[in-house]
Amino acid sequence: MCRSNRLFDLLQTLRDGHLHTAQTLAEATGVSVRTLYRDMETLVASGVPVIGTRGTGYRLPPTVTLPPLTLTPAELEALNLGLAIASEVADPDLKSAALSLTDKLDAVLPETAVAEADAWKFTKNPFANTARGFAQMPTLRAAIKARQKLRITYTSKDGAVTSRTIRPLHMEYMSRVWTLTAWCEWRSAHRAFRLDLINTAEALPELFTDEAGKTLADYRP
Amino acid sequence: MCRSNRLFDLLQTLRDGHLHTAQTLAEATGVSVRTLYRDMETLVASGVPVIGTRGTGYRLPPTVTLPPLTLTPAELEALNLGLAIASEVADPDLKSAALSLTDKLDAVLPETAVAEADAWKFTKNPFANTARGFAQMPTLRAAIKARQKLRITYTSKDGAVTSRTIRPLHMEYMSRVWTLTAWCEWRSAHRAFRLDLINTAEALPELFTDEAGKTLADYRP
DNA sequence: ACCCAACTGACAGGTTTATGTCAGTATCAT
DNA sequence: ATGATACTGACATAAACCTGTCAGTTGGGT
Repeated sequence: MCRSNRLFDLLQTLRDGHLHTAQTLAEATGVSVRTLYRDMETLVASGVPVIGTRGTGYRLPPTVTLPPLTLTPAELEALNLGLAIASEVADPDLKSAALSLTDKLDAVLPETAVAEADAWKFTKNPFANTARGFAQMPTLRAAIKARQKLRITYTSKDGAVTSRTIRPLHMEYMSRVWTLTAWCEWRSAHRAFRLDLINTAEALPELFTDEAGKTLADYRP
Repeated sequence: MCRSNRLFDLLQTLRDGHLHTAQTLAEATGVSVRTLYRDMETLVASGVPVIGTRGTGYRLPPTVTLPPLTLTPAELEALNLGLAIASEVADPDLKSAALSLTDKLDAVLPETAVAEADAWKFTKNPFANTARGFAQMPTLRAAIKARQKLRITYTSKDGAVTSRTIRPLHMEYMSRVWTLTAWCEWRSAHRAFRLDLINTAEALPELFTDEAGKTLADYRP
């Protein structure tokens, strides 16, 4: 399995929020412990907020990852104004959140040169072909909303191309990769599909409803 | 020069907004024309909005680009609150900017299939409602943490206002709407409450513990 | 004090990736 | 129509990267 797929798998595993030791993760991904430490280094360098504690293991705190956004200057202004107001709010938790977010934006905004330079750090790591698969996004999003089944062709990890009918449930930008969570009717199980590995996606006329065991809430990664 | 540095240089060159031919850029970066085309492919795949026109050259339109950001749930809260307020308070220009930015965020944040047409109906004026729901957030969040029962008054879909005691379990942003999942002691069932429809929320001195059938894990929407 | 597990550095060999060359197609402006 | 220039594919070679092994250090929890 190539490295980027392994990193993706690591993220999927860590997403449960539980504790994982390097030993465990290394065995799960079929790789030496040394390499796993290097992978963790790569994840951290890519901005994934994974936390390693000596003597305990790795844990991934719950976070939301925003993809790169392009803003107009006016939108930027609105953003800053809104955060400025939010940081005046009485609630200390919310206030400090607003302040830390303002810091993050400040760190990212004023000097675009720096931001771009950082952006390339992880492009050097071949982790994300984030933009591939964008073409399918409107189709997928519409199908999720309309609760419409999809027929997709997908390149799996071993390189095999498969065709399957799925019930799209949830689409998310998860740590540098767009992911579609769905119920796969072929495998009769939940699956997380990487958008950049979806070759074609066709909305079927067939609709679906929530069935016990097949909803998003039933998904346990 | 390594590839990532070269890509960075290309961006710096393109930043002037002028027209550049592949030939020129290739010479400037000391690389073959074929490789330059590959570099452009990489840039586009990384989300850079560079535009190539056959017969003319490459041009980069001026935009402000945010790199991928990792937000904590609290920061996401602050962001939404800030924009909700900004879109109510500010002048028309800023207001429409705040609205369009909110749209962009909506397009990008995790979406769940649970979003019904109902959720869209009320979004005629979504931001006032969003901001309204935020007022309760500190109370709700604190109650979830402290495992403290709540007494809320709630406007249900048919417009009826009810008052009930609930065990708050989980709060999350579900496709434009903040939702509080709880065990409702009045209905003796799990319920998902929209924050913007909670009129009042009062923490009761009474605590609760996990009971079979009443935990978050037992919830099946 | 002890164990556990996260970390770090070095190095050799294997694998992947990047690059240039060549040949050809597509599309815009004039 | 023509010229200019963006694009695409194939393929061999060179460069960069990834990996396992080994040997060691650091810090947290008990």
